[in-house]
Amino acid sequence: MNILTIGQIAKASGIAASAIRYYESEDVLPKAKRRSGRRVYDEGSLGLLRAIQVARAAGFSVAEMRTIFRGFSKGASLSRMWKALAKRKLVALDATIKQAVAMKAVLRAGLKCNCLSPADCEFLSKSEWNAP
Amino acid sequence: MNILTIGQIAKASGIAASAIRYYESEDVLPKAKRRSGRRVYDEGSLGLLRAIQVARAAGFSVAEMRTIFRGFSKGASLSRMWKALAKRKLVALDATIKQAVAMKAVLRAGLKCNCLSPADCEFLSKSEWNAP
DNA sequence: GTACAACATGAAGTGCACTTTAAGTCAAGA
DNA sequence: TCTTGACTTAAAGTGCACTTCATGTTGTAC
Repeated sequence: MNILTIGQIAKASGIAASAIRYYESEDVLPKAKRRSGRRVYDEGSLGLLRAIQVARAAGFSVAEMRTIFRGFSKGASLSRMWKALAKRKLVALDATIKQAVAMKAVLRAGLKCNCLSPADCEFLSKSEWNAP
Repeated sequence: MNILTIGQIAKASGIAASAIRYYESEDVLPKAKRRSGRRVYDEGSLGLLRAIQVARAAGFSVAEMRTIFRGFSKGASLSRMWKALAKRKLVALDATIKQAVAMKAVLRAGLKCNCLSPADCEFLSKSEWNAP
C-alpha cells in the first residue's frame, strides 16, 4: 500500500482537498496521520471517501455521516445509535426513491402534455403522484 | 372552488407561508391575486404546491423549478428549454435512484457487518457499489 | 541554496433556501 | 369601537456545506 498526499486522494476521489480537510475537521473522517505536518493517506482512505461521496449524493448530512462513518468501529451505545440512524435512513432512502420516481412521472408527462398552465394541467391535478 | 388564504394553503400543503411568499418572489409560483392586499388562492394552487414539494424532494433547485413550473405555459423557446431541462433531470433522477439504492446496500451491509473501522471494512472496500 | 508548488492553519466569505424581524395594514368578533 | 390575529413588505439573519484567503511551512527540482 503506497501512501498518498491530500492532493493525490483529492484527485483520485474527485473530492476537493478543502472538502477533505473540512470532513476531517468535522470528524467525519478520522484525523489523518501527519508526516512532517502533512496529511498522509493510504488506499483504504480512498474507499472511505467514495463511501462519503455516495452518502452525500444519497442525501446524508455531514452530521449524519459523522455518526455513520465514525460509528462503524465504536462500542455498544454508539453502535445502537448507528443502527437506529441506519434504519431511519433506509426508510428515508425509500422515500427518496419514491419521490424520484414520482418526479420522473411528472417530467415524462410534462414532455407530452399540452396544458396551458400548471394550475389547470390535468396531469398535475391527478392525485396519484401528488398524494397527501 | 372556495378561496384560501396563505395561512390556509400553508397548513393544507405543509409548506410554510414564508416559503410560499419566497417561491412567489422567486417566480416559481405565479403572483397570487390580492384581495385588499392579501393573497388569495384556489384549490388549483394546492396541486401546484404539492408539485413543488415533490420537485424539491427530488432534488430540484429553486432556479430549476422556476423553469419547470413557469415553463409549462410558455412559448416555443421556453418550451424547448423546459424540455431540455426535463430530459437532463430524468437522467439525474436515475442517478439519484441509483445512489439511493447503493446507499441502502451500504447501510444494510453495515447493519450486519462486524468490521473494526470503515477503512478496513471488507464491505466498504468492495468495488461494486463504490464504482468510479 | 534558492525558487516554487504543494501543503498547513484559522478565519472569513459564499450560495442556497429559507426564516425572522420590524413596522405597518386589514377584518372579524366582543 | 377596540382589540386581536392573520396578513403585508423589505431587509436582515440563519444554517449548511463548503471555498477562499492570509499567512506561514515543507519538500523537491534546478
